[in-house]
Amino acid sequence: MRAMRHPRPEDIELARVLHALSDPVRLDVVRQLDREGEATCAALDCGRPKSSMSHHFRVLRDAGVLRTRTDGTTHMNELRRAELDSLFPGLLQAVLTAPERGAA
Amino acid sequence: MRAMRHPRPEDIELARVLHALSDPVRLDVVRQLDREGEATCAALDCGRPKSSMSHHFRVLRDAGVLRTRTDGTTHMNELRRAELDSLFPGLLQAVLTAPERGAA
DNA sequence: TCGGTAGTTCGAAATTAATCGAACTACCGA
DNA sequence: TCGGTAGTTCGATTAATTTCGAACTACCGA
Repeated sequence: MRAMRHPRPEDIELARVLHALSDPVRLDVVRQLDREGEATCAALDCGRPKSSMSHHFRVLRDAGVLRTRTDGTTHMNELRRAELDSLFPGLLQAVLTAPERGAA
Repeated sequence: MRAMRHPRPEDIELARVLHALSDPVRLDVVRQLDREGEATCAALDCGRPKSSMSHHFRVLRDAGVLRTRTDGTTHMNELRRAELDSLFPGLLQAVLTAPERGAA
């Protein structure tokens, strides 16, 4: 497992973050991380194969949405809440609070 | 000019909205609309040809981010602020407040 | 040291999206 | 009715994304 890129706060771009959050699978991952604090990749599979999930984690990681920490043989993921809140106040909150689709 | 689809509030999806906002050109359009209230398509061209802008407006419209009103020969665009605020509280605010990229 | 487990990377196919010129449609005003 | 203006639609091209199996790497424990 190679070095994981985690962008520095000053390199986190709004458009990139929004793009990372614009996928249902990834949105689901982010919601779960919000509820559970942190989780391994395996715990968050959405019925998809590992390689697909790995891709989605990478998109989220590259965008700066989450941080992945290697812990032995597992990878622990957690939201970069503090950084995101500081860079884009209210954004994460709004996304996490929002329903998936407009209420009827 | 054919009928323009404007999704009903209950059909507006978070992921779709986020995707619509995840493009720099469209983000710029949204910011301008925020500042200026409403504007024609031509007034918001970002140096792109009309057909490109028309595409971006459609993405924003289809996602439910803005409403396009035909006014004679021009099209007036405005954010669907009330609906968005009601469906996804704080989201638009956060996106509009945020810097394009994290402050250094 | 030999599995086994966790997750990444590679490769390839299929889908979706962005871009832009050119042709088109609608409407206003002279 | 004849431009002209505003913007959409079409078509084609290119680029980016998603998806997933298969192979790979790293590390732990027996």
